[in-house]
Amino acid sequence: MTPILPDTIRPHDLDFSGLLCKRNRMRAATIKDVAHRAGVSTATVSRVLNNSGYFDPETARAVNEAVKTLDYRRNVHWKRLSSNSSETICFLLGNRDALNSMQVKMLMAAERELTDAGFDLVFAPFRYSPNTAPERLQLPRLIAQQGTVDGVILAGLHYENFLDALSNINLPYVVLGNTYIGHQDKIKTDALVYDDITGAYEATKYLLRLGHRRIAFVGDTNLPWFGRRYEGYRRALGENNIEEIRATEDWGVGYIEYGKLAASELLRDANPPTAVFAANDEIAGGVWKTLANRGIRIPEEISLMGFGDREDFSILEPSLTTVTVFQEKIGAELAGMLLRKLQNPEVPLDSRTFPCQIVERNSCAAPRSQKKLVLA
Amino acid sequence: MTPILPDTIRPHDLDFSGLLCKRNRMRAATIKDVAHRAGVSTATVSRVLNNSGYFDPETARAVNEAVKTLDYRRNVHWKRLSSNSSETICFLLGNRDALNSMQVKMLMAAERELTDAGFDLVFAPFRYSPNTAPERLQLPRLIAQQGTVDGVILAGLHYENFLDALSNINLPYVVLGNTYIGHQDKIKTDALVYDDITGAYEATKYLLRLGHRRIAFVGDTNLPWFGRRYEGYRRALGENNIEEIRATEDWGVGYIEYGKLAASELLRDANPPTAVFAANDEIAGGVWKTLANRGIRIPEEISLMGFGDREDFSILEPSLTTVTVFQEKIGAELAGMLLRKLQNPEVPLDSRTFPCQIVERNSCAAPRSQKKLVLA
DNA sequence: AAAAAATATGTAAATGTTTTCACACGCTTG
DNA sequence: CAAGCGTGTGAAAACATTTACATATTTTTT
Repeated sequence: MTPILPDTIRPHDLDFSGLLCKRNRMRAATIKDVAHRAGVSTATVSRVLNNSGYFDPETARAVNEAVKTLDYRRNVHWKRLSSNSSETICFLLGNRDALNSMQVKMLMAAERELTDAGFDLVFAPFRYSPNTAPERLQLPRLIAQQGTVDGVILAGLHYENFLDALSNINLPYVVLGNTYIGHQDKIKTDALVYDDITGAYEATKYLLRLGHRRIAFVGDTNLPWFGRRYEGYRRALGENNIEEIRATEDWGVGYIEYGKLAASELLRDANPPTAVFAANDEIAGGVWKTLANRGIRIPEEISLMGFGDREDFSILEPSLTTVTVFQEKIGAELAGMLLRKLQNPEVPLDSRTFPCQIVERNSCAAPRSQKKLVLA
Repeated sequence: MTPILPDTIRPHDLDFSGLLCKRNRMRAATIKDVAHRAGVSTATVSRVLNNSGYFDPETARAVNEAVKTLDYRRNVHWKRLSSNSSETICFLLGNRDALNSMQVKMLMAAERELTDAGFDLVFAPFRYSPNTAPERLQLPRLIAQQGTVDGVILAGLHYENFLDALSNINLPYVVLGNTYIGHQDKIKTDALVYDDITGAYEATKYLLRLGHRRIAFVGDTNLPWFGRRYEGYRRALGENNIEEIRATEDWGVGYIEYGKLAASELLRDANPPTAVFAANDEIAGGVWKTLANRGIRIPEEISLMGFGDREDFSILEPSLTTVTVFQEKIGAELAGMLLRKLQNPEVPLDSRTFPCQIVERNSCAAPRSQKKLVLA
């Protein structure tokens, strides 16, 4: 018995198994193939598949049979065309060359959430440099091209430069607000932030509780996200009338180098700090390097606290005590917010704050010979 | 003056501003509108927009002018439907929860390459566990669904389980072959490998050249990719008639923990090795932790060599000497191979080998009191 | 000067699905 | 028995875009 085939198929369009091919490549079954196999017209197949209009139950049976044997699946592009959605979300990264383990965690969590909801995740980094004129900034092609994505998650640095453009082309988006705070009033959109002020406050209190009085903050506070952590640090010190310790603000170098330089400077002091609170884990890593080079033991001689809980820094020995921002939760929640927004565009602006939490590991301990303070 | 409009437009298709509408709703400009306005055919517009085939620069000017005034943006889904391609490549990750900095580098490099060629990059992790029955393994929806992606890059672990499925649905793919070697003969596809046998051989020779005679290899050689590095290690030792040193093979733990346990075992020896060659950087990190805990100085007391050049391990102090596999080049080349394959499906199978290179940093030095060997 | 190649453009087919329209058949209603 | 209605079906249009092919013009080569 020869299989039923469309007229347009010629012998060389068939492969050994009788399935349709084209130029020797297997072709996916189309509605036409199904129609032929079921001995009906494409219109009827469409009616059966969409359960619209009239059709004989017996015909439906034949159609479904054909669908099954041919493994027919509706063409994705047609589906997207008729539903006017691409079922795709873009994760916009802050910079082409950077994707650290924190972003990776958010990305993976978001991916899971989106996949479960039937969406795909594309990602696009953009190039940004501070001396690019605003009008020359370009949205990634993928986003600028209408219809390619249904929404955007922004979780990197400098995305504020793209917010207007996104609004202009009317693309729903959600942002991780932390890299943008200080201009928070300008964010007229759904944003998620983690409360790093309180996180830094708690971290500093933790060091105070261990008995430290000379706690240095390392990080350029001109960066808003570090400025906030500095604020928490300062509040904790202020409540206990303890003087702050800072190194030079801005060296114009990367985080790790920054930490190295700052640590060197702090160690030049006749009375160096007994604990260092780094504005992020990368800076903590730099501090670490300098301490290791000088043979200063952590935490026996100096305690070190990071911020961010970047998984890749778990390699340090002893392991780094830090503050986690729950990257997975953030990633999943960003995706969730966007999905809700897509489902119901009229929903009011949504802005939520996630707590941070100290992760006690082994880089912090009581200072050697210093009695504990009575804390406020 | 009335604007030039397609013939098929009737009065009620126009809105107040003379723009086209339909059922009282504003209609977006189509390629036909542009063609009419520019006084050319839709084919020409398409050619100009896609920069394909021949066209007069003057015509192009007119078309672009029309595009601008009509604010025409082409419908992505129609384009994809017509050209029967999604302009999208999938980067298939080895596991839902893992995306290490090596993969990130390849991913970013591939992204750049693909974006430049007009493709988008989606990524999909799959869940894999050794006790999943082969017939229950599922391709990510994104890939299984016809037409969603044009090709796949496989660069993680365990992808061999998906190769048949990809062939069945006739989706072009390229693989990073290193995680699959041992079954290399089974790969009937375009594969790229980095030559880690030679890389490991060179790394071991480097340690020998420094004067080490007691060099331990740490890593489970049952894993094919470690087995190859072991092979290189052994060849270098064999050429110089030096005995190998191994720790227990399989602890059934993660890489870092593995490194820690192996180092502890090696240190129990009355005559411990003067150098350790770890099968990858993560294992090296574990070894590091144990050495650091015991207060053993690197490289003064023990030299440590990694493999892979994972950027996140640059945080170790002193920095880790390792073997780089040129992740960016690999990522870009994987993308390039796939693009070439898409352009010309008939091109013969392409399998190329990339060299590795030692990255001299600070974790290796001459052993303390041992005279240099004369090497073969 | 003829032939060949390169350039520029239009026509029409193809893409996969839904939808509109027309038509047939059989049944009910006046 | 004619008109009308409900049911089932197919042909063809419609959608926006690309692309294969044809044709016309210009330029280059012989």
